[in-house]
Amino acid sequence: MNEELSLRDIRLQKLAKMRELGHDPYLVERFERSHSAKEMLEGFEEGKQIAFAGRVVSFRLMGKAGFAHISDGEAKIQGYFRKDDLGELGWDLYNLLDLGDHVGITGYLFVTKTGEKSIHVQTLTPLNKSLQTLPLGKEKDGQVFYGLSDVDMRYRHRHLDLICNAEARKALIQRMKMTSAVRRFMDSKGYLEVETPMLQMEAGGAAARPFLTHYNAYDLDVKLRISLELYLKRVICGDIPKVYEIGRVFRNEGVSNRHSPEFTMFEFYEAYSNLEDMMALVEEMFVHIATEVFGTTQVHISSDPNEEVTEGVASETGVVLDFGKPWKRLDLLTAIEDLAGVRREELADLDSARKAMERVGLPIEKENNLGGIIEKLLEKFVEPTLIQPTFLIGYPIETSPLAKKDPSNPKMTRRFEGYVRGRELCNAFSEINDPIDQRERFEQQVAERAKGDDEAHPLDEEFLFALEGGMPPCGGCGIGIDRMAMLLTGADHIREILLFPTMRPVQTVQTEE
RNA sequence: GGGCCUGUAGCUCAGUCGGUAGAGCAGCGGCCUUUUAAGCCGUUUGUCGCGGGUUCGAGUCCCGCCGGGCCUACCA
Repeated sequence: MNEELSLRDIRLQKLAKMRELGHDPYLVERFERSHSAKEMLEGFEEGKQIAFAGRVVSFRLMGKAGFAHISDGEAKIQGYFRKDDLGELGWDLYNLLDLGDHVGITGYLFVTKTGEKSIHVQTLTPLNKSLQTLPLGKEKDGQVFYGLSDVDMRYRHRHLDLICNAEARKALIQRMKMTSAVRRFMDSKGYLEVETPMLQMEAGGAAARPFLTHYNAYDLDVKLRISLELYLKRVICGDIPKVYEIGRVFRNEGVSNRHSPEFTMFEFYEAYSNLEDMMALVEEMFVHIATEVFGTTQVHISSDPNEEVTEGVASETGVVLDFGKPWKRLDLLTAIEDLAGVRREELADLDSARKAMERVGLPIEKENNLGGIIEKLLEKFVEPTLIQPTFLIGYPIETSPLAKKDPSNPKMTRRFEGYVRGRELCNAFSEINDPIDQRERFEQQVAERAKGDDEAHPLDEEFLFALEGGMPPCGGCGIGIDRMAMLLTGADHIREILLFPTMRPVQTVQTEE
């Protein structure tokens, strides 16, 4: 044959030959399937007549017969193709197939001599021609050979990853299921899902640098939102008592294995309730998510991605997270006393707090407020110990500018964070509804900003105006969906649970100009 | 942002002391009507990330740039 042809050209030629035979795979619009691969394998009935469609992912040709595995994405099943059964045309089409093509087949179920549940194919309909050589691996006893392992390519061309890597596919699908499980749970609790602006004059509700963009119609510089909080509370001020939003927020900060510049926040607010109600709701929500996505409240997370995971059963390299029990509740300052060996009296003023920090071996140069020191101690000594679901309660006022003061200790707030596997999972509090208090907190933040903290909260007059109109007492909670997905899938990189993670563009040498 | 590592065929990778690039899979041509990492025979494929430099000669050594990974710093 022509040796100058590229792999793509060869496939185009096969396409042309299919058309000469009277079958144009691109003209086919639909194919009625009776079963998925999983359904056939699980409810296997020898001799049953079926119709199935999927992608050809492996081939073994043997003269006038052959085997091919066909995957519908979820699972794959082997087809047995014989010239005698397919006829001249069918057999010719079979010989024009490439790995990666989609086909529709009809036939009946049988078991091969070597014991594999298979389809004895009677008709073959090519449904597509793949023009590229897909990096499909070979497989034996669950071990995959060759295949796609270049992480750069996996992230930039995610469709290839979804086709070729079952583990990657599984984690991404679990993430999608988590989001929809959250929605179902919130809807069932009578919450309304709302949508609030992404383009904002002042991006508030969190401590982060925003992205900037421009609004042409109003000739206005605007920012992309960094949280959902302030708008959602304005909805609470409007007497819609239970609201949530799941949506993308944007923070113009560093990229790392746990940080993506755009990520998905989930926040919910409920009038007439406080942080204890939020804890109860979070506990119940995780029972729901774990049950829907993993089928159990005992979720097994393994640090070894190749390990065969059985939910609810522990292993050497994994941990079983038990969402079935109430979460542990710890007072933040008590936890620091116990684990860092720093007494709460030492954290009463800045000087003694800095000394204590130095004593336990932490750098103190940048610390100029008590809240920052407390959070450093927490991060270093407490967080790593919080493996099973735990609520840490009582956060310092300096780092909690939207949380109600604790009446028993005005330096602390009515705020908690949930931790699992040593990582923060949610952040919640009884929301400030005193507009005077809130204004003072914002002003402290503005002062911080003046001192050079460019991530301090801006003052939001519209929000304060709404608070002055009157907000009922209210509990609120935020959960980073990406972090939650990482936690529950065992992903060690945030890109593993984002379909299309932000990547630096590859510079092309030659562009058409 | 800082430190360390890395980029070779469609995919997974090897390439020694600097001597002009290789294997397996995929592909192509044969044989084979229950194979399964099918097998057997034959065979094709490269901007060695990009650009400079040293050298008679660079995938290999040096410099710069681009992409990626890990650790670290900020955060969710």
